[in-house]
Order: sequence, then structure tokens, then C-alpha cells
Amino acid sequence: MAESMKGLKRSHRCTELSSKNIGESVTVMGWVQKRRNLGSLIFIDLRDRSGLLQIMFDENDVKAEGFAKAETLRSEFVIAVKGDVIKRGGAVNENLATGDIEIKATELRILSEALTPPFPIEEDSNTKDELRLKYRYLDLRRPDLQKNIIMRSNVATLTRSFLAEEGFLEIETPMLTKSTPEGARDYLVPSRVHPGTFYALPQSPQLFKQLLMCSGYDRYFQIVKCFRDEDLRADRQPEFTQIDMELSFVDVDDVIDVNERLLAKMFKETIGVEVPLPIQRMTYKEAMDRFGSDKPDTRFGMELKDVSDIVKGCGFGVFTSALENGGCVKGINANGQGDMPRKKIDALVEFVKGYGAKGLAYLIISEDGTYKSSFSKFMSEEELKALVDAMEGKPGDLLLFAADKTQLVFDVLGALRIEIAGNLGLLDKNVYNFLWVTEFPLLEYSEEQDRFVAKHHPFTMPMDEDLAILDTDPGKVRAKAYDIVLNGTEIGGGSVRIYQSDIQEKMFEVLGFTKEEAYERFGFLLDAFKYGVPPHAGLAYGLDRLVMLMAKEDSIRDVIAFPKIKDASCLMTDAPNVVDDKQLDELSIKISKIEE
RNA sequence: GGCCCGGUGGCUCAGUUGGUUAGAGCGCCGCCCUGUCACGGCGGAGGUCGUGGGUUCGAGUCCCAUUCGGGUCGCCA
Repeated sequence: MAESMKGLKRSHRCTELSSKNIGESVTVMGWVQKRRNLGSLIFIDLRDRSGLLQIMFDENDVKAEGFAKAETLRSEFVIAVKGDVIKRGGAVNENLATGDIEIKATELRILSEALTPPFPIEEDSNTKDELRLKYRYLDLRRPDLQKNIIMRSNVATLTRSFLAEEGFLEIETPMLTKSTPEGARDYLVPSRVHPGTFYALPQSPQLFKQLLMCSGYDRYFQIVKCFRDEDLRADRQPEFTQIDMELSFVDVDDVIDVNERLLAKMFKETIGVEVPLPIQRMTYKEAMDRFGSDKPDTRFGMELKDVSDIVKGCGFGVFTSALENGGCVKGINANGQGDMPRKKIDALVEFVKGYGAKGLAYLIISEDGTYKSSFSKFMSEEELKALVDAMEGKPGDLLLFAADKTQLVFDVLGALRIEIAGNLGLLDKNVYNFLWVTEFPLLEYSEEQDRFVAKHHPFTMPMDEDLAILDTDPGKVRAKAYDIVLNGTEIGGGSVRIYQSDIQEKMFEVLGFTKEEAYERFGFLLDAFKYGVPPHAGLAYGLDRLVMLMAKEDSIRDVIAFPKIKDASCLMTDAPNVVDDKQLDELSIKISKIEE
């Protein structure tokens, strides 16, 4: 039976009390974490978002009625307790922040009873995700999730105060906006007033923040939901949060400078981690050549080495045919892994096949200096020696080679070094390696669409040095685009924007848009640029990923209060769901087909 | 859309080469207990093994399909 809290007012959260409060009369409210009934003495661990506090019920203090009530307490009951802070009667509990005190209850009210929860409300739960997400409101009671959600709030607050001090204005942009078919699939919202037409939920506030620069707001930021109707991953949700910013009258270095200071403040004040500034920078090309990835994890080595020249003309057809087809041969040296069991090497071969590789060549340098290799019979002793030397192979090393089209080799070895590092426990979550990756290609060729598409977005400024070849060799043009990478995860990215109409027109031309098509999609932006536009640049962080790494979690679901599952549905609310015919009628929508 | 992993009492798991009434810990319920904090003691309830089909004398165990959840490739300007 639920009781009223009338006449009681919470005086403290659980861990706001300490030995300093001994002797005070206090009122605490929260959830019953645990009861220990010793017969005529009952202990309760009371939980709120701050932590745990022990309550002691003794019939002499809480009276017969109160004691009888205390006997009925069960896990997750919500109670209010009035009592006195006293020094623990028994031993101090070193595991508890409040382990040296307890509340001697004089009054107990049961504000809400509770069913036994379907899974334990405790730290380090290993309950199935399925269950946790169905009862997310219970999952969110667990201390580790509360810690993450609180950390996320702190990061947002720090961001706001830092950027405000730096002269940024927080300005909201529309959630109901126009679909821009470039890029990810949009979530659409039907218009009732304009039958047959749709708003789109923003994939990012990109165009609006550029317009705000046109309007003179100078420095903008927003902590904002973005939506992309694409398949999910551990670090991808259909709705996610960006820390989005844009600055006028700046170039690359200005954006990097303010963001390095933001990151340093964030990490220092949230998790006590010093970020040494300036953060290392690396061009896209260097990142690919050395790490096979545009978001290298620099916490460990195992860098890629190009051995194309070494194996040119050797007897191993896999290598030579890759080279003849315009590809390359690269390898990584898994130092000291020469004793890796055959089974594990086979697993790595299977692993790379997932990335489209046809295979993985390996060479083990035994402790006695002899070679054991999947391809040794195709190469002479001298050729093998030259290859080992090029890889700086020492006895006990394991060399792994991929031969294919260059991009595929990058993908394969880039993923392989992460996989091996993971298997070897080299991915230390207590280490935070930041990296700027700069000079991204402006464009990439889409086989599917048979044209160039923007690697970042169509408003990205080419590098000054490469402007001249935008017509002649667009694939070679580098952009003033940059990503901020943390431990192999892209946590943010941005660019300097085009603000000159001639360059923008040329860009659309290269992308294969007619002027009319460009206007149809982005006319409002192009028009705005005719009325005086400042040079501007910006950046957006994935807040979820950032907090995930700070919280040392493996999935952004663990830093989002109400996340969605792999198929983009919500196990708690059952969204998305069918709506009744009346709603569809109002929207002039008919469902034409439903896949069985 | 492809590939990989998983589904056994409320929770987390174990279940040998297919073999009699499917186990454990925690939780839950009842009784006892004044210093517990992984409280303790005694007793108890609770599952037909995600679902459907098949093989077999016999299936949690093997096969097929399907469903649910996770990871990943494609996709994510």
C-alpha cells in the first residue's frame, strides 16, 4: 500500500551524508537495494542516483508499527526514512562511500511497492541486451548506466559553458526540414496540410548552420539530434546526437585550435585525463599508407609496409597477378606472434575474407631463423629473405600479407591489425590517443552511380593547391576536410566550406548535377550565398561515441538513455508500429505493400 | 541483402559420443535469528530446453526451416 510523503522532505541524497552529519536528523528517500533481516534488527541498503546508504531499523527507535512495515520491505520498494545519522554500530564497510555511517530510522514510509525485477539491479550486470532494453527503465537504475548518463550530461554542460565562453551562440535549427537525397537515407514525416509531401528529419544541421554564418551569427553551436535511416552498428544508432559547430572568418587551424582546447577541457574535467596539445595530425594519405584506415588506432604499431617492389617478378602468382592488375602487396608484422597456433592463423584468414580478400599469405620466422610460410615454395630463399628484411622480420615474428586492389588491401590490413591487437589485448581503454586526419579526398568514385560523389559533402572546400585540377583530375583533389579520431573511432569531422559561387558551381558540375538540379536541392543556400557570405568552416562530434569512449563502453547504447536495437526498433515501446486508418487518412497515405 | 555467434527455471550458466524423474549459483516464498553489509540456518516453489518440422526405439543434444537478440560486411554525402 503506497503511503504519502506528506510532511516529509528529502534532506539529502544517500551519499551526500558522511560522518560530518553524525547526530543530525535527516530524511532520505530512494529505492531498497537490499534487505538484511536479522530478526529484531533489519538493515536496508537504500539506493538513489548518488549511491548507497545503510538504514538500520530497531524496534526501540522505529516503534512496533514501523518495524512491522520494515519487515515487509523488498527490493526496489521506494521508501522515505526519517532518522538520525549515527556512526556504524558494527564494522565499517570499506566498499561504500557511506560505509562508516548509517541512519537509525525513526520513521518509515513505503511510498511505492515493487514487483521483483526481472533482472538484478546491480553494477556489471551481464543480463541479455534483449531483456535490459525491454525494461530499459530498470536497466537505467543500474549504477554503471547512471554513471554514463550523468557523464553524458556533464560533457554537454562543459561543452556549453566552454563554447559560450569562446563566443559561440547556441541556436536551434528545424527538425522538420527538406529531404536532401545525397548521402544517407532520410527519415520522412508526412505533411497533413500538404497531402503527398514530406518533411525529412535532418541528417545533420549542415545547411542551416551555413545559413546562420550568412546571417552573421559568427560562431554557432548546437547539441542536436540527427537522423539517418541506415543499418545500425555498435557505434551507430538511427537517431544520434551531434555537438555541431560552425565558425566564420576562419580556416582549418582555427577550427582545430578551439576544438583541441574543448577536448582537453572535456577530458580533464570529466574523467581526469590530460590531453597533450597540440594533437597529432596526419594526412589522409599517410593514414592509409601506414594504417590502412582513415581513422587509425595509434595505440599500437603493426603498421602496413608496401612490399610490391620486393615481390615484383617473384614466383608467387597471387602476388604478381595482383600487381599486374594494378593492385599492390602489403604486409604487417605481428611482432613476436610467430608461435600463433595454426588454428588462430586460419581464423585470421577467415576474418579477412569478410572484407572481400581472397586470402591471407603468412610467413613465420622461427626462433632458429628458418621460415614457415604459406607461399615459400613459390619463392626463392633470396626472395623470401628480401621480403623478411623489408618487413623488418626477426625470429619469432609473424608476417601477414594481402595482395589485391589497393583499397581492398588497405581495408583488409587495416581491419586485421585491429583484430590482432584486440586478440592480444593491446587496445587499452585507459589510453586516449587523439589524432587529426586531414586533407581527405574531396571526391570518391561511386561504381554504383558511375560518377564522383562527395566524400564529405558537396560544400567542402578543395585545398587551394588542388583547385586547378578540379576539372581535369577531380579524383586527385584534396579537401580542407578533417576528422578527429580517438583510438580508432571517428568521433568528429568537419571541413572548410565553399563560399565562392564559381567553385561551388564547378563542384556541382563535377558531381554531375545540372544547375537546375543543384538549385532544386540546395537553391536556398546558393541564393543566400549571393547576398554576402563570410568564409566559414565547422565541425561536428558524435556525442554518443565520445561519451562511449570516455565511459570505456563498447557500444553507444550504453550511453544513450533509450536506444534502439539492430533493426532500428525499440523493444520497450515497440516503435515503429502501425497507426490506425484514421491517421493515415488524414495524411492521405495508403499502404501499398507490406512484406510478409 | 550476405556472413558469424547466441536463445535451457525470474537472472546467469552447466548439460559428455543422442539414453531412465533436466542440474548449479543467485533470486523468489515461508519459518528462525540484535550488528549485518556476498548476513546466517532450516524448509519450499519454480523450467520440457525460442518456435515448427524431421531423423531415431529414444532428441536440450543430430538435420532443416523459422523467430528473437548480438557482432560484422555492404550501406552510413
